[in-house]
Amino acid sequence: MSLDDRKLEVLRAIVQDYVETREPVGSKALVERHQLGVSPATVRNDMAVLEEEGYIRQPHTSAGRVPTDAGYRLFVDRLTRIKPLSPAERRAIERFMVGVVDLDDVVHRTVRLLAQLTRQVAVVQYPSLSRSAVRHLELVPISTTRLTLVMITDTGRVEQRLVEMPGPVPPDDVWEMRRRVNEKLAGQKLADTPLLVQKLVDETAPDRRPTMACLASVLLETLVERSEERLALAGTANLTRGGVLDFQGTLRPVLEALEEEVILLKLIGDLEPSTTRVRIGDENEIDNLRSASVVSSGYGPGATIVGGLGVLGPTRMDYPGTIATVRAVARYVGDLLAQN
Amino acid sequence: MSLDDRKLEVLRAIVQDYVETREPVGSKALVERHQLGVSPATVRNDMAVLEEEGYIRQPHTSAGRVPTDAGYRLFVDRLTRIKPLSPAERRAIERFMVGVVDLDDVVHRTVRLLAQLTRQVAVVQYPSLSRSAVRHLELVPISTTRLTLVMITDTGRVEQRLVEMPGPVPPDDVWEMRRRVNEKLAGQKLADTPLLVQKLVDETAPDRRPTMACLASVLLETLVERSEERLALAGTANLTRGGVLDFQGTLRPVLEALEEEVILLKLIGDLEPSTTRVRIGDENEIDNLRSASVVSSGYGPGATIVGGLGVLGPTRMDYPGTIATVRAVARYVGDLLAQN
DNA sequence: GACTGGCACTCTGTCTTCGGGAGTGCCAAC
DNA sequence: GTTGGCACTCCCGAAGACAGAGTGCCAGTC
Repeated sequence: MSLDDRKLEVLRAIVQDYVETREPVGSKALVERHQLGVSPATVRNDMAVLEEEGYIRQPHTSAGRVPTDAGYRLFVDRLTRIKPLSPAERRAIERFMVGVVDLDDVVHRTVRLLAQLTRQVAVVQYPSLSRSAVRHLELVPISTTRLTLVMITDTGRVEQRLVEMPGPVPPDDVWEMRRRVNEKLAGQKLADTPLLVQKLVDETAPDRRPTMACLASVLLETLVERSEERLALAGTANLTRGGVLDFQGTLRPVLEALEEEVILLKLIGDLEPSTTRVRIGDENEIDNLRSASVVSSGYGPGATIVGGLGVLGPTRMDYPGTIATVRAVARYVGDLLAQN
Repeated sequence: MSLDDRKLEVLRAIVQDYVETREPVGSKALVERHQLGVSPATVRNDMAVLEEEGYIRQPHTSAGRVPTDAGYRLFVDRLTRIKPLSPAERRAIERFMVGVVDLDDVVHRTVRLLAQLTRQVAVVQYPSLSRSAVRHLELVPISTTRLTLVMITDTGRVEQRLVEMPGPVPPDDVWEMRRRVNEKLAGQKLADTPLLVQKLVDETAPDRRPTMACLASVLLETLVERSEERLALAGTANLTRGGVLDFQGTLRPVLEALEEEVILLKLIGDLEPSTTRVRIGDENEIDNLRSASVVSSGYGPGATIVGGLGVLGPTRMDYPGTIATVRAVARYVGDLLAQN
């Protein structure tokens, strides 16, 4: 059995009221607050159907109704028109971002901005190395057998790593390595580097090969294989907004989940198309986040995507507003990156 | 009136029991659990004195006693012998730190280690720039008018900043600047650089001076004046351990405080002597942390101190254990830094 | 003078009881 | 298909009762 328009309208009303009041919503209150043009009894019938279909449920007999994950899903997919941002919000974004000095700065400001605008927990992933290209590699000697490898990417990330050499390396050799490494790798996508690095080693004169091999292994290990992702997080205090009720009693599981980079990356990190994505409750596939929803989006200069960002809040969140904000911020950050 | 030995012993017993049970402790339970050698009535008299002196208080009439901030203070200052770490903990530290690859890695592992061992919120400050020396400066051209300035310090930190030039700069000039900047600044304490940078500008040929001035201003502004401090945080989930009761009802204020870098720096960042410092409740001088205590310590290679680290928990925490752990970890990190 | 046992008193936390209120499901009528 | 009516269920808050824990004080003892 399919749902007619009025039933959908009832569902929308339930979601809206519940998000606003945090209390199960009954048939009478519903007809009073919305112009449904029918009586409470009729609404009750509709509710019975909606419940049977799994879109709403009763916390207990003789209580009002509450949307289920599926209900929110339907709401988001079919009953939501994205609100345009208010001018105030638009201004807030601009004001927040004026005068950024580097990538770190961009990321930190973005994450705070997101947390503040959505009043939820915000996560921003640094531009992923695997989607970046090498701009420059630098070798800085620390001692005769140690040097620091610094990589700068076209997305502005700077990564460094200590390289332990098998034996003393004269400055000239370092210099030469530096030249050759840059010649070979500068401008290349990181994803493409493994082969090039191997070639580099092969082309090295046998007497210097151990040293180069050593450098190469660090390059590969740290910059490609370990595929180092970084994150920024802000707004955890917003979790307490609903007075702990939002997350079935304890924040514990949520806070625990937020500490795991792997989990966060999974939440915001699958950057398929450039649309905003919403994951509701169980859809997150993480037990600790059963009662949380995540709105996320990829960002990047122009049409390409280099990283993800998003917010996490209770399933009972203002989806239209949150989606609009996340989308707007992602776009703004992308533009900012394009400028550099 | 001063406190005799038995009264101090009673206070210690109260603190210990309260920390363990989380419940106000009464006279009867006290004599049962500790060998005080006197009757409950006597203990009650002692308690009355301790209360008058402000070391303990009653949540309500006819409830047991709870230590006040002053009580914890006295406990920490005079009644605590630092427990040596258990071999298990010692091993945990070693195991956690094996195979670190760079500074980021050290800091992140340390903060997680601290959180795990103390079961509290941990904070680690990156080695402070102002206490570091320049090891190397690198200039990487991004376009004809832009370059990235990368600074590597002797503590392993790598900072970068975008420099916008007043006009196109030929590669040779960049090269020359790079050489001169390094010549002048390498090996210098960051605190000493401002004068040197100024000299550098003065000694530049007039036609190239605007460019150098531009670089100089970025150097000064970002690396010295803004004195960029960085932090890592872990273990916020541990705040929920006491079931929210620990922090008078809500975690909100605590979480909010933890979001403010400035506050965190203030908590762990005054690195005077190398001793471990304990701040209890109000001593933090931050309203939001009225019911929290902070145990912190400076760390650094050898006797010098380059940064701070610490943990934050409820005033009702295991001080001896926490102090021992923080101290041990700080020392360990210092040694690690000394090796590099 | 310090300690102790006894006792009356106070306060909390918990449990139970009890309506009021909100909301439902069902049914008969329109 | 919609509506008004009605009986039923269940939550929630208030009020009362009660056990338990702890205290302060006092008189007696060493």
